[in-house]
Amino acid sequence: MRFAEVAVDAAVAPDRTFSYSIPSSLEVRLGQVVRVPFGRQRLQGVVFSLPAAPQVPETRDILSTSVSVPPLTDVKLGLARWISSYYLCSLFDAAALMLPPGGRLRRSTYYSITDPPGPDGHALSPYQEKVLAFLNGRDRASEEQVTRKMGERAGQALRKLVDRGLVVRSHGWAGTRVSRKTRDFVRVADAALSSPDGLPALSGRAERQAALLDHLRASGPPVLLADARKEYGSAVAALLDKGWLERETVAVDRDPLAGDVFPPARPITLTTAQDEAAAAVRAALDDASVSPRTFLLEGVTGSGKTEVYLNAVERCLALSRKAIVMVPEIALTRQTIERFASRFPGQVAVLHSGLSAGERFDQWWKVWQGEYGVVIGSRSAVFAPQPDLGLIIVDEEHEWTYKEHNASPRYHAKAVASVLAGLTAAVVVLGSATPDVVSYHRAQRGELRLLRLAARVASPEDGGEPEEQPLANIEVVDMRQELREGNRGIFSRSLKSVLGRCLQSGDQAILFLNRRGTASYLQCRGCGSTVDCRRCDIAVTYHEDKARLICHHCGYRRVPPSNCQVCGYHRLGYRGIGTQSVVAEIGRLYPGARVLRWDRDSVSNPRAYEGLLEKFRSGEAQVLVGTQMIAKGLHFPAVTLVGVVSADVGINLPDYRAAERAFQLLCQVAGRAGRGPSGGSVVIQTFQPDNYAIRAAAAQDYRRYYDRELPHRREQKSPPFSKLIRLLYAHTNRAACEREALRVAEGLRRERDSWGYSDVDVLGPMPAYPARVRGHYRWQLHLRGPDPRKVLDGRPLPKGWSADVDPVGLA
DNA sequence: AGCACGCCGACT
DNA sequence: GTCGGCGTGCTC
Repeated sequence: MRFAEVAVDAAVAPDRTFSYSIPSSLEVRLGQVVRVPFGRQRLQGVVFSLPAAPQVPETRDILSTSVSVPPLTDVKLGLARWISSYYLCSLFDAAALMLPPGGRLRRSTYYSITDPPGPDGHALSPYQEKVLAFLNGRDRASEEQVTRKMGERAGQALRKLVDRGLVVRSHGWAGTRVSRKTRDFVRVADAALSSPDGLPALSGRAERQAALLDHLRASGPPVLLADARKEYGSAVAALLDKGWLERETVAVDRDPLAGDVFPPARPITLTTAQDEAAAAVRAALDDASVSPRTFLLEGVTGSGKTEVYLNAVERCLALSRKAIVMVPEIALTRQTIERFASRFPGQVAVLHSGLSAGERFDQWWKVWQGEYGVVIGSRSAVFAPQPDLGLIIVDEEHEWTYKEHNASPRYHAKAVASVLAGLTAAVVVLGSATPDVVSYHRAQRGELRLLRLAARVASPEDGGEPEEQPLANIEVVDMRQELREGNRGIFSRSLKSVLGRCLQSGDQAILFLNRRGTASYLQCRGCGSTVDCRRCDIAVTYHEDKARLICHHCGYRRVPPSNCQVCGYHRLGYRGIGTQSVVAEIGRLYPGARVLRWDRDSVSNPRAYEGLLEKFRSGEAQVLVGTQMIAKGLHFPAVTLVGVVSADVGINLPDYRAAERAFQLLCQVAGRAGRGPSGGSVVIQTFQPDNYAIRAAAAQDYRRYYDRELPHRREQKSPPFSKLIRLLYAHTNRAACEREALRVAEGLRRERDSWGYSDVDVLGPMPAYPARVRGHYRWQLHLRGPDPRKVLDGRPLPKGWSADVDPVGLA
């Protein structure tokens, strides 16, 4: 008898597998996806080992193996093991990240009306009646379908209806139903062509059949069956029946880059600094004994980090190994892809959330087959099935988008990349103008090697040879002083004058603001209460163009109330500023200026995004007003002014990384100015001109920021001097939520004390921010220490809790 | 996700 | 005494 240790798709402790016997009829390999009996259910599982003996005396048989999913490699199994224990998720959840699109089956619950109608007991609530009416219209509906249409509380209503016998529940597996796409073609059958007297005669009346045959013989490439049917109708079927036509099924490759032409680009001559950095990476690629194998490439915007990446990728490919290049989601524009695709024609695959399910499926499988030297993508690209991986590049490594924060496992792609590189002897290059403090600290300690590109050079798309460029002139404006001198407007006098000059001389300007909407929130001038979202307990934002208040968390929208609903006092004031009010102010000051607004509201899809970019690049618009999105890696040579309307937003949030985030954003924004030959200026407006993050950003001095930040972190026992785990509990009942949070915090403190883990702090519990999302109250607590995980000790979390290891932001 | 087990209140 | 509420833990 042979046995397998299987990670099952159930809520079990991290690292936990179950022993199954392998029936002699089945060929089971390591890493294979299988179906197994589990209790009374049948679940998907992944084979993690093939031991000689099971963990328990009694085992059940594996039911079947999956034919549509390739086995995970040893490397991927090792990576899944690490993710499971580090991020506190089930081994299956970790392994599922590495399966092909559609490889994981999702359980879903279906509901349908009882037939015959169940006993009619008590009266139903109007809402329950509506849910019932919704189900009445269809055969069966999944719980997701119902909640999408009827709202979050449909789940409860459905359970009530099941209890009353009016609705029955069933379970099924919802595949993502994505697979190879094929198209049917028709062509003239070989038999018909090779018959001695040419094509068989058709009866005189079969004109359409004759015409079809003529058409097919005349046209070179095969004709789509659907097109032929459209044109010739039933003649197609008739000829197929007679055997004169043959149907041919051809797989279609859904390629996201299909049809795009990338002008081939040759390697440019690297500057001395670039070549030194690239040489260090190449040396590690050439020799597996070089250590450390992770590099932190520090270089300001425009210093040519991408050329170093390209050079490293080139060497990696020359060694017949493959590469993964990660970029933040927002930077996955044509520009970035073009740089790589031009340099490595036909060798570049893309994998990110913007692809259609079909494109993702086809790209994944072609990568798996080893067809691409480079995979370029966002966070999840770290799991691309790139065989013989030699190099992983993480561009803008400080970006928070590399951390998954919505779904479990809440992994950080950078950490995953470093473990994956360890398993494959690959080289990692982390690049940033403003490195993550934790990364920089690791470099200081020699855990990774620091490479620096000090100067700015003209990038190839600006034209010309690499040459050093000056940084922009940066001015910090004290808005308190503006107020004292009677200027209550959005723009300081300084920004007004620079903007005026910029517009007059026909240059372009970017105005940056870290918030959407016209006003950030509505506040009562009497009692001070704000207009909050009904479900999320955060202030809703006013959007002038829609004349609505919109919750930025759940999308809830409402008409602004005319008076305060808490105190009855009539006047509500608009507080704060948004991109819309900046646009309005520019219109007032400079009538006729062509202004573009760019934020998540005006740019909800990639196509609109590219369009807006193009409008600005072509010079059609002169001023671009936007939120943080415009801070990310875009090149606009004609921009000579960058104005930060308010640098203060977010700087005082209760988050140990608030200053780091402010510094990074301001540096990036400032880097947008003066990339062209004419140089440029940056105006930063702030109410806290002495804040160290703002000052260091104005000086474009990373070391200055880092040297101030590190003592704070040490003092606060924040990373890199500790590790954090956030535990979050969500519940619809406020009191129950708080009670449970207190109970678990108490339990964890007792657990910690009983083991004597005095170096672990249990912080909280406290309400999470926002305190309520989609009708669920949220409480959280933090574990802090060198190894806070040990308090949780491999057990699954209590029901309803989720863990976030190395959490990012307030979420 | 189900189902068994088990520990406290209502009741034939 | 028992029946049954659902809170807790297990499923190879």
